[in-house]
Amino acid sequence: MNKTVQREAILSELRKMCSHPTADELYAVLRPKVPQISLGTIYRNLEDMASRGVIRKLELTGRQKRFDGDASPHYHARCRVCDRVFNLAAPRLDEVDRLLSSLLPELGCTGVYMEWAGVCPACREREKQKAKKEEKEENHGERKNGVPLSAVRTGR
Amino acid sequence: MNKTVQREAILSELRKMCSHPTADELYAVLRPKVPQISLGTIYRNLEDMASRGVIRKLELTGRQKRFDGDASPHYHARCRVCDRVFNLAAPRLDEVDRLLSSLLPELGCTGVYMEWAGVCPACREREKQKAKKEEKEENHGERKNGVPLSAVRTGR
DNA sequence: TCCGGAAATGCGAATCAATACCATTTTGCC
DNA sequence: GGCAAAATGGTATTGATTCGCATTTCCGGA
Repeated sequence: MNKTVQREAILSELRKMCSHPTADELYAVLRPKVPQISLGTIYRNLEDMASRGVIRKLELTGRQKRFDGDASPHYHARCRVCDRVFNLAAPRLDEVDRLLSSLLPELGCTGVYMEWAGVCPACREREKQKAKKEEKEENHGERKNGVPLSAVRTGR
Repeated sequence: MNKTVQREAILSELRKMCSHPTADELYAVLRPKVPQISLGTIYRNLEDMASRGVIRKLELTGRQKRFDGDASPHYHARCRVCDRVFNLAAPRLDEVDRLLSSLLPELGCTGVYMEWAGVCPACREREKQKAKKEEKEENHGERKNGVPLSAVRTGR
């Protein structure tokens, strides 16, 4: 794999971004810096680097593929408010790892793609502020808690 | 929602199929039976019915959306040999349900999309036959077992 | 049974993401 | 510097899905 300015720029830019960008989002960011870079080159390099494990290609819901400069294993979630993709981190996710990897062999499986559906930190904060304000105005708020079991296998 | 021959045909055909067809696969199957049905109608109805929970839209890896006449919660896997989508069923999957639904609230999530990667029953059988034959011919076979933990969070 | 408006259809055009093609650079190496 | 292999830019093409709209079908009420 030869060294090229384009590839280096793509990789370093992707590593800087934590937004799991699509190819065209990267294109927009890169164009000012590497003026005549082409979208095709970006697709080609992202695909190449992903297949070599340098970066990670995310096959998530939605039409566009997204890429992650961090190739190490971690979970992704999609914000149901702003639709952005963000990393999930929590101690108890290790339990999921353990359960799944113990289960895989007996299912004859070698891996699982997962995409969580939730609310990203930014939107959560915003919701919290709004809730607080509303609670002050009117003085009654219902608490909903617990997730129906059916949400798990359907993803909703 | 009015009753139309097209919609009824789409639903009944989808319910008969266990292949989790794409819109154009359904189109191919339906055309002989409902001659002038159009692809657009199929897309429209699948989308409508999915949004009403009559059927299920599967957002899996790969470019095409697939649909499932069985809207009840269950897991899907993709065969890494023939690439077909098949249902996963195993008692211990309940453990996954339980763990995930207990975990969702504290992650601020409401659901998870999952796609398992494995080998479908048909291909597994085929592989078994082949392995048996080879073992007869040469008399040495290595056994590989166990899945690296890293497979879980990356889906590979 | 007939009618009118709402709902749904068929078909072609448009969109959007991703790939393929290919002539022209760039790169690594002697 | 010079050459073959690798990579690029730009354009054309594909593939899946959606849109627009004129026409047809459906259904509840007169």
